[in-house]
Amino acid sequence: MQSTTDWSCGVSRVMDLVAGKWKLNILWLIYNEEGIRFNQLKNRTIGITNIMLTRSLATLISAELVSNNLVGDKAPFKSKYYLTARGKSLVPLMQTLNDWGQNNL
Amino acid sequence: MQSTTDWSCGVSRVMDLVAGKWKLNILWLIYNEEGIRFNQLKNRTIGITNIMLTRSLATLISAELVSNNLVGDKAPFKSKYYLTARGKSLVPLMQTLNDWGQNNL
DNA sequence: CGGAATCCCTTGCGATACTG
DNA sequence: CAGTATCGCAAGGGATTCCG
Repeated sequence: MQSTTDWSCGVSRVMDLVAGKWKLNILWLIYNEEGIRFNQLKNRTIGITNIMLTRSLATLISAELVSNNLVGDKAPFKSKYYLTARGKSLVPLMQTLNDWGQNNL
Repeated sequence: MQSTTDWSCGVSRVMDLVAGKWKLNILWLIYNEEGIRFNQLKNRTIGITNIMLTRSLATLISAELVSNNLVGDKAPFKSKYYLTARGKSLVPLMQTLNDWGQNNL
């Protein structure tokens, strides 16, 4: 077993990456529909507002879990979101979280 | 695949259980030393204060992830902490978190 | 030894309105 | 369509002090 200090440090950093009210939900939606659009994400994330979706996406992009592809230089824009390789690597973790919830909630 | 709504609901509730700066670290320490004492937890959780350890433990106990066994009715007290069955069921999840951190941070 | 009480600061979250 | 600007509330986190 590794030292407790190493363990808690790594786990805390992982938690920081995905902490927040919306981030895991958004990651999951993008995983299920690569290239999903901003308004699609908004409509499928019950209760989220523009500003929270914008902020959450910005955080995910800066964490290199999500990438953005903006097409067009004038309205109507077409912005598509994808998981990066790093983002995709989180999928098993998200499924583990979901499994625990199914079995223990 | 289950519906996105069900997924996000379950995952959010799991995250709520373990969210916070100290809770997973504390769970891990108790897992590694059943019956660990308050001051042992404090000394092994770098930077935590009395009040934060008290609050975190109270939250974990009310979530039925940790149980407390207080011995004695006057100072010096001996308070011991244990994982409940529910708390132990989180161990694979914590290890998955740690594994992801080792591979991706 | 194992806490609790109080006060305070920072951060996250969100309502509303506006824009290229 | 895909955001941004502003303002404000509430919750989380923490320093300090005190206690049975």
